Amino acid sequence: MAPQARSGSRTRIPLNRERVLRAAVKLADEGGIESVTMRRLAEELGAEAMSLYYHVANKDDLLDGIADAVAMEINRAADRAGAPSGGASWKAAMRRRILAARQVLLRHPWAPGLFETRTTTSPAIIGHFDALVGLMRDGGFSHDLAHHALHALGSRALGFSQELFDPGDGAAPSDAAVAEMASQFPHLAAMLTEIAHDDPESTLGWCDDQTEFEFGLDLILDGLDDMRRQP
Amino acid sequence: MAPQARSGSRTRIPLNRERVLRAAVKLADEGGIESVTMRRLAEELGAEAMSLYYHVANKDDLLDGIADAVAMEINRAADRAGAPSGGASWKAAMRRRILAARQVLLRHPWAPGLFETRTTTSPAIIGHFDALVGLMRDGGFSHDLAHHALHALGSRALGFSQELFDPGDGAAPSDAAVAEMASQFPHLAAMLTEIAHDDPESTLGWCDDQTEFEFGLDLILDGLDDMRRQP
DNA sequence: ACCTGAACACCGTTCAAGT
DNA sequence: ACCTGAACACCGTTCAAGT
Repeated sequence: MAPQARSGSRTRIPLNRERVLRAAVKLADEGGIESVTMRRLAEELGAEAMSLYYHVANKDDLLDGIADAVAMEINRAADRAGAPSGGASWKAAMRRRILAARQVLLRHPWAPGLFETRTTTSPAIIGHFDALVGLMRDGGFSHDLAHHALHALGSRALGFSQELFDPGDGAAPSDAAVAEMASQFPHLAAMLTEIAHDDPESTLGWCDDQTEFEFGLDLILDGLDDMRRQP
Repeated sequence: MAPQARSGSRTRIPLNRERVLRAAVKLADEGGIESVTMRRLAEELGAEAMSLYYHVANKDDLLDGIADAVAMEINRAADRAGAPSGGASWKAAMRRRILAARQVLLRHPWAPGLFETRTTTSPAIIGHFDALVGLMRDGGFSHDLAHHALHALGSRALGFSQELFDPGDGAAPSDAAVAEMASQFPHLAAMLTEIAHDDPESTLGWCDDQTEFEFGLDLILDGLDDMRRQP
């Protein structure tokens, strides 16, 4: 007899690590990582907070598990995007891989912040970096240059934008706001007026995150390409 | 009569925002940002947690205050380092300014993480970015290129390393560890063996953070320099 | 094997009350 | 004007106890 034999009764789906982690990711997607508390997560699963400790050592282990789940999602997406490279095509392959990783992060905007608090790096992330080194080696990189490249890319290799200050945050500034700004920050004010003037259409969110990410990424990849050819 | 007239008594230094923020920074320096709680901060100041609310609206305001204090420290250090630029020297001036900012962060390793949680950017940080745009303009940058440059630098403009995964974490790996790693991460393992072999002296912390930061920074600055000259 | 209730130590914060 | 005690809602976590 299967465990849910009692016919009419509302059969409880038993918890397991998989279900717990999945629910935690869902909770984070909906309300940010700070909304993931043991008590709220348990409620989401129709259980008590203390039940979670049977499937997860503690909250830190839970967060490690979430981070790992996203890491695997990143790695899978990047692997799907990664075509065989070789020679000059190393750059295109690397670009695709990194932009694919970025797509995953856009679905989990809380993930970068979580990754930074984890002390151990997920194997899936290490696998991602291993693949990047492989692409660079195919492209003729020395191990030394590949090593510098990983450091130079930093978390950008995972698709992180890591911009603390958005020089064009949200809506294009009103003329009045720019005028007030000009006294304290003349150069930024001048920059904003000119850029806003050149592109008057985009009154909202006129800094395209994707464009800026690709600009920075290409700047680094192009620089590395030069170094690769004249070691 | 001054308030501390009562001669023999242990005169209490009154709290104020300045003192509260300074104590909070000290607490963070000693035990990380998570050790800054209202109760512990009050204890450090010889007061009760509730007293803090007279000088700080709430914890978020406290954290904003700490972030602002570090931001001003960064800005001051960067201003001190910033010599007049002009022409080709824009790069050296920018480099000095950013490396000076980095020195401050090394004293407050919790600051990058804190900055990322703040919703509003400190005026001191905006001032720092304004100065960077000024340097680039002196070097002949268009406003458009300067704008892209700010995005490309991202938090690196403040000296952040933002590396989630250190490809040579801590001690140089033992031969046994590399061998075990090789099956799952062949490219990284090969890279590690070669680099460790080339530099057998540095058995501990053989990735020099400062060197790697400067490598990445120069990669970006050099790329921007090319763009500046052929717009 | 899996789940829970009661309890503990620790948070941020409010509010009425003290000097 | 500045500080505090008591209290509340919320954490993570332990431990003995239930099925």
